Amino acid sequence: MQISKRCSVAIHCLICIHEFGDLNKVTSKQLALSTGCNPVIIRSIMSALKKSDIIAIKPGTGGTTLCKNPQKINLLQICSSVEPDFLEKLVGEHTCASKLCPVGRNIHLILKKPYQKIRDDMANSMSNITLAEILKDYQTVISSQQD
Amino acid sequence: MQISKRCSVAIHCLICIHEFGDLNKVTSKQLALSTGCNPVIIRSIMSALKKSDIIAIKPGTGGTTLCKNPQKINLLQICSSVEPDFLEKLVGEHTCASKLCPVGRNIHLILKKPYQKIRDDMANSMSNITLAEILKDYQTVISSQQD
DNA sequence: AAAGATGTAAAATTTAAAATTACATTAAGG
DNA sequence: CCTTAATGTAATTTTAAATTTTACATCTTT
Repeated sequence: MQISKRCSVAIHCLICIHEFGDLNKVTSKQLALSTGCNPVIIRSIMSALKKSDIIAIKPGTGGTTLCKNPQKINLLQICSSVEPDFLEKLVGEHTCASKLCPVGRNIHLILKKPYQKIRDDMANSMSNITLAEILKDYQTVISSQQD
Repeated sequence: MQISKRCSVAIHCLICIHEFGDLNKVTSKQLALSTGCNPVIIRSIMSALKKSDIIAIKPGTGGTTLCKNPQKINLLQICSSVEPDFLEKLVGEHTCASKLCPVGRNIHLILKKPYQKIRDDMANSMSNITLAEILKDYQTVISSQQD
């Protein structure tokens, strides 16, 4: 039923990893400070991104790096990594409709097609936004602030 | 952050009103039974649809009718009626990012463009689904069950 | 083996949605 | 003109979901 904060936090972390990862070791503690959320949340998000082969985490000693070209990373991948069933939850349905009413009996079936269309369009929209674009926008913003 | 059950319930009610409204008076009590949710919720949803000129409610004595051609009613209208800020809430953002980090300081601004694109695409997708299509699907399902 | 990191389960807290309660208002019918 | 059956809406309670916290296991370099 929603795209939670996890997706925004994931993007935030990916920017940090791309920008700072080359020079410094990026840890979950640092990302927790930067994002303002709990290190455990960060680790669960990082763990999900790792499972999707978006980042690599150096075990034991820590540190995180991107393991794909940012042009190959899009918002659909990020969001479905950190929130696997977000497309299912995107549209909420009432589940206690009356079986005695012909509409109530069939409403779930009737909503299936339009709601799937919305999910497909959403997936398509998100897959067209890449991390590369977001990084470019970040760099534009940063350089304008250094004047 | 989500498209709540209210939208699904609204569609359910609109189907009932279209199918049964000509012969019978459709009241919030009946819609509550059919949808399985509380009459007060139904009235708040009906009230929202009325404000958007999607339905007309006969005051005092009750009864509800569509006041537009179903081809002119789409999911965007329905959803934004019953949940005015659903597009804003569609994507969640973390709000406690650190001002000390250049990413944290700017993350809200950076996410603005991609998230607005997602909202616009979503709005477009939903505006292409009309109540007329849904009514047609309903009638197909119903007639197949009468064999 | 010690230090500093990740991995993850489980409980507690917070937040948002939905349901309920209560009561005011409206209009037709007797 | 008063009763009835309906809508309108504010305020509270309940429920459900997301987030945070706590706790502890594991892993790797030094």
